[in-house]
Amino acid sequence: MGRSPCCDENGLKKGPWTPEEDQKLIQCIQKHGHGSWRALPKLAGLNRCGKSCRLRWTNYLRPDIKRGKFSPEEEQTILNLHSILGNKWSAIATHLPGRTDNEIKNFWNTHLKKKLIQMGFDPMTHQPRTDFFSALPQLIALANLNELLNGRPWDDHAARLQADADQAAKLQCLQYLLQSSSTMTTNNGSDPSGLGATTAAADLETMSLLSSQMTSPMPSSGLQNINSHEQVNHFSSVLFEPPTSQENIECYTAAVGFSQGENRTQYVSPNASLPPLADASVAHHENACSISSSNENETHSFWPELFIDEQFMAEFA
DNA sequence: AAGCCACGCAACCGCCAAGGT
DNA sequence: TACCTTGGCGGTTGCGTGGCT
Repeated sequence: MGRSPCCDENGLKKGPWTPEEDQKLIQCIQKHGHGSWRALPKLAGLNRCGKSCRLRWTNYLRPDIKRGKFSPEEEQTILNLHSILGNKWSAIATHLPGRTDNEIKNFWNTHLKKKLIQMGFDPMTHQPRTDFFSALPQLIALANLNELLNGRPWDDHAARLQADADQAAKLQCLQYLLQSSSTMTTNNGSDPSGLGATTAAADLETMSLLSSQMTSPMPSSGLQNINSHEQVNHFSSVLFEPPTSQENIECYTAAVGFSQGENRTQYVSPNASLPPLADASVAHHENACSISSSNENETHSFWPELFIDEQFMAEFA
């Protein structure tokens, strides 16, 4: 494991440590402590540099190191702290007794980072990753332009973008629900191994995490059993209250329509100038879907194949 | 059985900050 | 003030291993 052994220009050994070297290091530190890492190798009779000794001790040999898999609680702690501290592994490690910064860093890079990406979150910002978010700078620029044209205060737009962020988290949440529901439906009756139960448990953790990204998290009591499209529908209605007033709709640059039985999410992007949506319905075509709606004045609106893309940008502008 | 590949993780590298001279 | 030493940190590397074909 680790890098291949080699010697640097000083003739000091590198690469994996042998049990004999470990023993020498442990005995030396137990006897003398590690006042000076530079002096320690000579004292211990090791042909290693002090830095290598320090690393081996702090990351592997220290007696208070906890080894083994990270618990769900530790995982949640890492996620929470990383969202606040970023890649400050040593700072994160101080909140996880027995875990080293190196171990946490490895766990992040091999597990948590991928998990967040799979869930559609940016692992650095912990915010939902969508085309909408990659276009956020442009949106801000557009909002600024709009402010200049309309004389609206910036705070309004900032609040709106904040609402969008929350809404996008909800979209991610629903998407995950759709995927989970689809998977579990497939597993129903054909999963004697009980794998479905494991999946459900993991989903609950994931949903809790997703919910924590929202300014108004979904009720935790709803996270007990998610096993049918009916329940997905229920959650979609919980997450996406229909806009009911002009004031409300201005906070909704994205609403969602969900068609039962289709593992697909559609996005409607009501322009702020449009009246509230009423009775939005989804129609499926051969290679696309469309969304239609009537407003209070019975004006029919129609969005063919709408996702958050250039078309959304155009509407936003 | 053999080859390939992806993953996990120990360990190295380079940079930086703090402290000493 | 400038330079040097040392320890610490985050990023990266690459070997060992297990699963898959």
